[in-house]
Amino acid sequence: MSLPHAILTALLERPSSGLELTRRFDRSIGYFWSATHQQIYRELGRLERSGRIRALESARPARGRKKEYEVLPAGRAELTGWVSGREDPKPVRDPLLLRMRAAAVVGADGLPDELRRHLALHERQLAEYTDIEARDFTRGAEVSGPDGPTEADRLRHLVLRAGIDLERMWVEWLSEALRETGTATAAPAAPAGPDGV
Amino acid sequence: MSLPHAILTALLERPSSGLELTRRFDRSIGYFWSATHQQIYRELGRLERSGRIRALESARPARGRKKEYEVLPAGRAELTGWVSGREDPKPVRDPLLLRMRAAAVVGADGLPDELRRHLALHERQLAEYTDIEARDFTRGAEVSGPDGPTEADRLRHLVLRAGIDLERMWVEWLSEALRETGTATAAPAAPAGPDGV
DNA sequence: ACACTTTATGCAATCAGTTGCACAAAGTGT
DNA sequence: ACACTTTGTGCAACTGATTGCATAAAGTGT
Repeated sequence: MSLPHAILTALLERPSSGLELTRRFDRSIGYFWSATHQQIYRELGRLERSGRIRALESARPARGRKKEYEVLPAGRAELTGWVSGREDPKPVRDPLLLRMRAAAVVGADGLPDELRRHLALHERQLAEYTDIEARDFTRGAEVSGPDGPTEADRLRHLVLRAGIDLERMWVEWLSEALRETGTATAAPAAPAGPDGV
Repeated sequence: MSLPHAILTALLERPSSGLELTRRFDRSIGYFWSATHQQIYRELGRLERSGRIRALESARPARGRKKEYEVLPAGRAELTGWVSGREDPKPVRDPLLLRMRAAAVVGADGLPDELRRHLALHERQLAEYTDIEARDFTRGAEVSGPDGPTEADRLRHLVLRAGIDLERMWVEWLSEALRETGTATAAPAAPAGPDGV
């Protein structure tokens, strides 16, 4: 149930049309809650019908005509309530880890290649995040006013750092996994003595 | 599309009934792919109909009668194919991060409490994982034969360590987030000079 | 014998997310 | 004038996951 809230947040930051939202989801917000344009349009329709957002009057509604939305008080209230509520972290669901577990049973054929591929993807994502950090969250970047970062700046930076920490974790773990499985399949390590070091 | 493969893996490790599977999913496998008993029963039905598993003959089929399944060659082949295939990591979808982003817009009221709550949950999960590691993956534990850990042991250990690394990352990030938002709401930090260190 | 609890299996409805496609307007090249 | 591309909006069908409920057998206490 997070998509409507993601959209409300984005619209509060700046009123947008469906396509603009879609593009913004491909960048900032979508890093933590991705959505396709179809999902977004459907949700915009629901939010409008339930009185949480409304279309700016400018354009008469017609297919293919740009339609911008803004958040109504009911929408802001809804979002505030959601932020201050409770929601448990969902259990991890990771197909790669599952596949490694299956590989322990049916054999790890071709797994190192897949690990390398994932490593490259996570390295790329990490680089993207650190670029954003360097651009938006270093001393002197435009988001920092003369009084230093605002509360909002600090929160946004924290969110970005969660992404960075997460990607770094995967990069490190995948590197270690490659060290262990890569060498193992290529040349089985000489087993240590039964009770030795 | 991972649930059937998770079930096949579990059944290869040991033939089980639906309820036994459900319990095993609450422990090992479910740490990385959780599932309810309803999902599992439905999937067992599908897997049986498609000839990937079969019920052990012993018990005649009846509601409330235990029914054990074992994997057929077609099931093992299916699993092998899945393991050696490619599958991109899914983009992150984390409601907590989204809520922090929303908090940057509508205010972070009550957020520190929620962060503390999540911190406690992740610390608990981390402790659970490290317990398992101490029990199953230290020199001398029963899974290690006289020749040291097998390839399968090493893979399973890697999967567990991914869980450990992940939880550790959250514990550290949440601690840092609390340090920043906790103090920030209580007493705004004195801003550094505009161009200072 | 009876009610109560535990173990076990399963259906049906719903919901969120994904995929595939269609439609409309405006701009671009020839 | 015409075809082609880009921008923008949207529906419909499907799939996977969740929630709520129903059923059946076996064990337990009185």
